[in-house]
Amino acid sequence: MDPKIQAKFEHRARVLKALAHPTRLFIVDELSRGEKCVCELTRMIGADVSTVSRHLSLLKNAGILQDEKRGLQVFYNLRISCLPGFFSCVEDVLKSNARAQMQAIT
Amino acid sequence: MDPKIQAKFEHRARVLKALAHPTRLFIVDELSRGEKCVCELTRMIGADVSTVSRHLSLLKNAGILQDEKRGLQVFYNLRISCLPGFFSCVEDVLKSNARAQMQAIT
DNA sequence: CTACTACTTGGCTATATTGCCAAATAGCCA
DNA sequence: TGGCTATTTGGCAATATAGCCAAGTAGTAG
Repeated sequence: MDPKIQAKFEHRARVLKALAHPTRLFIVDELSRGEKCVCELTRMIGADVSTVSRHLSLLKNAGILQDEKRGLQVFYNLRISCLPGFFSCVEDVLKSNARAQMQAIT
Repeated sequence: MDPKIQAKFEHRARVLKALAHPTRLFIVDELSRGEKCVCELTRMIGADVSTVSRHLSLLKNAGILQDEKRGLQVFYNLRISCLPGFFSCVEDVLKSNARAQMQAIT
């Protein structure tokens, strides 16, 4: 494969990989309704703080989130606003899968 | 986290995970221009046939591709048509990242 | 039937990801 | 200063992913 083309898909994959985890999708969904601190996200998710912190920095490194320290807390928010449309395509896949399953059963 | 909400994000993550690989993104991109057989995709990608076959069945299991056997060959094609809009959001992230990098340098 | 091509699957190793605990860092307040 | 809270990072074990080779399956053609 042409190295330039290859690089293009590697960049895309990096972003998708960052999103491809249930906890991280939950975070993105929550932040689409406004910024939240690590502590609040941790309470909602119910995992160890360190785990949540790692998910957050992963999303930040992918360019999906921004952070801002205010006092003791760090607030995260989305850097991009196109997520809703983005996920509607994912939902299309899921709906289509559900339909196919239905057909397989009946 | 509420198990129902959890399940929703797990389903989404499964689809994104299937897409989150450079080779698989290349495949999806190629198939957006029409069906192709395994042999042709293998030639384009330049990896072992078995590797390409595994990527294809992974995408198929995620509900993204369909396959159809005709004679000796198996032709794959997209089951969904919203991919272009889907990736425009990913590109937004990449563009935004590039801009941020620029600023950091200058 | 045999030989051949196209593809998939089993089995393996190398590497990456995830999650936790423990320890370190940073900012606030008495 | 010391103690407290919020967050990040080091280190480790468990699990998942990716790639290759080799072997198996399926369809075609002689």
